[in-house]
Amino acid sequence: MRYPPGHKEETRRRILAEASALFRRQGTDATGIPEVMKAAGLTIGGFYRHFDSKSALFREAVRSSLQRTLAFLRHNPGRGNQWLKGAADRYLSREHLTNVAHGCPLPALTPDIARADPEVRDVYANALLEIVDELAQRMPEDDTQPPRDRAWAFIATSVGGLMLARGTDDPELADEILHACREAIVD
Amino acid sequence: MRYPPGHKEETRRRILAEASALFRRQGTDATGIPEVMKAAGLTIGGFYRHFDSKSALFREAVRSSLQRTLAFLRHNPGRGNQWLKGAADRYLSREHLTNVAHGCPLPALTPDIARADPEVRDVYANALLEIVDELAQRMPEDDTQPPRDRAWAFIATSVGGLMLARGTDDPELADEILHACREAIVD
DNA sequence: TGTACATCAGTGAACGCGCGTTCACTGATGTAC
DNA sequence: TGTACATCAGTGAACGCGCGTTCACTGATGTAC
Repeated sequence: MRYPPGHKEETRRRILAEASALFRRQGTDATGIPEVMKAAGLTIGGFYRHFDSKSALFREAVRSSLQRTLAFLRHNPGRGNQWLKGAADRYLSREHLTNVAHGCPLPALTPDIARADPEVRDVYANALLEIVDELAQRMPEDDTQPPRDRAWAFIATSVGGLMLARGTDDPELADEILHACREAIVD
Repeated sequence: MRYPPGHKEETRRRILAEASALFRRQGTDATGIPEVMKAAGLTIGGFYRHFDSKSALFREAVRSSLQRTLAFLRHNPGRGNQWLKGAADRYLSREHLTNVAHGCPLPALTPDIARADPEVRDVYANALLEIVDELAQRMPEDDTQPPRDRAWAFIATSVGGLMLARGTDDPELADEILHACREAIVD
């Protein structure tokens, strides 16, 4: 078979999107390459035309999903308290709570990243620095702490809160956690 | 072989301790029962004299390690700002950062818990409620938010901050994250 | 006091299974002549 | 215009491997008689 130009790139994009969603939903180890390829509408053997290894796939999945988180932060213009409230409301929302597969990779994959190759952790660290600097620029100015420190606390509370809320089956408990973290951020 | 009284309980305790450490360090899926039993100085076959399944082992590991976190919080007496500062300093310390295997399971295992059996998530939710109520009682009173809400934010910032810091290989970056979260908590 | 037996924590081989990876192959199309 | 060949994305069987779980067995000791 010959395929039209851009076909291979499109296939790669599809494998990456499906892998990224499955990794977030099921974890890295519980997600197999056969499953990823099936989700992308392909068979096992073709995988290695697109990625060197499962580890390389994970690295690219972390990279692309963290870039999406960054884009999500940049999506709304403005800065200061109003922007912060909007970002917290969207990040710590019921929609984001339930949509693990297409949400931010940090609450779903950070422990997997911490256990992964140095290459994966490098991708993570660089993207995290982009995120914190983006946030630091948007932070309200009326504070004693440096903006980047407040940005770190914002990320930690958001990521931690969403992750902890996802651990329970009780929607009221999850909402309580999300609400408390939203309030703490805008305070 | 016959063993002295209490021998079986001691063996079970050892299996659970090793499993709990390996789960936190490597993740649930990456930790096999043969490896756990070897770490406990035993062979594979004896495992099922002590636990019904790997899932049951994970449930007990989550239970016991969360009880240790609760004990850790109760260890220091007092309440209010001073207690809070002490708790934050110890939780968000370099020692806790590097000691994943014997640290709090929340930054290491919450995503695994979110993907596990309802029984595991139930153990998690109950222990988390014990923890948040313990914290709520210790919270400083001078605030507009309910103490339990502030306790949730404290947990989220602590767990999120420690987890995020563990993802990077750069000790300075990790320290920056831990420091920023400590400052945000005592503010 | 002696002996036959039950107990049961722990052993280690075996089971089926799915993993990550490799590899010979397919077959539609562009290119060389 | 026609034809032989190279290309290469994708196929699907096969590889060795380790998993979670099962099971027949071991063997030191307590108990029944």
